[in-house]
Amino acid sequence: MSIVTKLETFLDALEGSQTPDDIQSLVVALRESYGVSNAVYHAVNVGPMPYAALTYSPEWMQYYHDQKYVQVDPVVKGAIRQFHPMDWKQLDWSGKGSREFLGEAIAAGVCNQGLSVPIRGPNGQFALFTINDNCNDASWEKFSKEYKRDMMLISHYIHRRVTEILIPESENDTRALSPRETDSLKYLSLGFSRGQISEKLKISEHTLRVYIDSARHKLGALNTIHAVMTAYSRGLISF
Amino acid sequence: MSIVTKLETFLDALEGSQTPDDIQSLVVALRESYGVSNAVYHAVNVGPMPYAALTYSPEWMQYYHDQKYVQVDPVVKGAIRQFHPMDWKQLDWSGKGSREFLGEAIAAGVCNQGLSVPIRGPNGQFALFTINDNCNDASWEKFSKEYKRDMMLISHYIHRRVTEILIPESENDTRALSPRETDSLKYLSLGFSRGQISEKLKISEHTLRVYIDSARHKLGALNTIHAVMTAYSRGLISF
DNA sequence: ACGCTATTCCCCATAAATAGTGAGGGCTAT
DNA sequence: ATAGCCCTCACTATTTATGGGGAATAGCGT
Repeated sequence: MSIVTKLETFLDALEGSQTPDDIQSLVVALRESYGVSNAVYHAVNVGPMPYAALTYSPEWMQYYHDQKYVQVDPVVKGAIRQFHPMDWKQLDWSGKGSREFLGEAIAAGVCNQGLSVPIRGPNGQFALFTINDNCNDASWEKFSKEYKRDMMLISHYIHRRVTEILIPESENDTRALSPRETDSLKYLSLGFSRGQISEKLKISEHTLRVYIDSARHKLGALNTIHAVMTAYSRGLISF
Repeated sequence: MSIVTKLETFLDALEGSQTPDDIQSLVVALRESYGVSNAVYHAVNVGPMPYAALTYSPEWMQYYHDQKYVQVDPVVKGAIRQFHPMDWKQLDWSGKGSREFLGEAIAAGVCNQGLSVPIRGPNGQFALFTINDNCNDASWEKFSKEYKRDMMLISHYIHRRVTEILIPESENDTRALSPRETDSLKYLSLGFSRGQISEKLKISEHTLRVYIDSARHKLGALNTIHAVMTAYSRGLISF
């Protein structure tokens, strides 16, 4: 069972990794063990600083960053509204920006076939794991079908390790909001006005204001929008 | 390889499911094939109406819903800030509400050991997949270690199927925002005032307002807070 | 070439948010 | 039982945001 062996070997190695450089080495090793041209873990929205572990050239990585291509890249734009691993053939490559990006990406060594796994974590974390190769559609389909589940597990475990390494523990010390504060922010996030919310909660608008204010202070938020966003990304309210 | 067989059998059956009732039957079948007391898929924040496929008693499900226990349940509160599958032993069961809930849950047939897999999708989707059994810590640890990856894949595929069945296609017709609109909402989400943002973007405050307004209209949002939340949960802005 | 969208600017009136300072009763945990 | 948070309501004043208009230039896609 070579599938299981490859996966097990990788996940075991991942457990032993301690630094971002270790992750980088593992991604390189992964490319080789699965026989693809590129493997990329890209932390799109994880913690304050950007992070990626990849086998693309450092020049392309730097250029991608400098050009703010994360806002253009059809892979990112597509994956962010996707739940399941996504084949690059599903993507929309039309539009001037996308076509220019594609040209530059191919020139930089990015291949024609790709499979990208969206990864979502708490606090609005979003990352992508991509494998990328040059081959025809039939071969890619076969490869993709055989290893998709491996890739789903691998992407999950890489993200887990990366966040363990990158995100300090102190990020998690979140004093919870009171039920009324939670309710207030939840209705605000749904677009209701204070008048509507105070009716729903059957309290005066003054009281509602007290909740919103205290929630804002507890969350260390600068204003109501910030408070709602903070509460949402900390999982204190749902949408 | 019984593990692979079980998993394959389940995922194949899942592909053939067409209705919420089919999913329910599959969850019951899953409980039996893995030999646990309960299996639960719980769509906490997926689409407008609540949904669950589970082997707990209908009475407990109804009571849980009526009591709004989703706001109390330590499993939900814990999983929502967790990325990796979470053993119930990691949870904080202190606090009056949690202890009362625990008592009622056990009386309703919920077992002492549990493993819950958090599932996150686009547009702020959040769901939970839980397996639950009565046994000692050592047995559970063994079981958990053996089948955790199966459960991760199963939870992903159940959620995928549920959303395919429950969420209509029309939810996905999202016109993208322009770069300036994106910038405006991003800075709003970070807590800046319109004065600060117009300085940063080097445009007049009037112009900024045009962007915020047009973003609001494009997103079908009721006000600015709603627009920012919608943009965020659709992945149009990062945080 | 035409239409659509992006970008930029402006006025006015009303609604909402922010920052103070207050008070009283209830529940929980140590 | 005592401290701390939770829930509820009230007043005032200032700053900011919202919603309704309108208008011009420039670029991109069909």
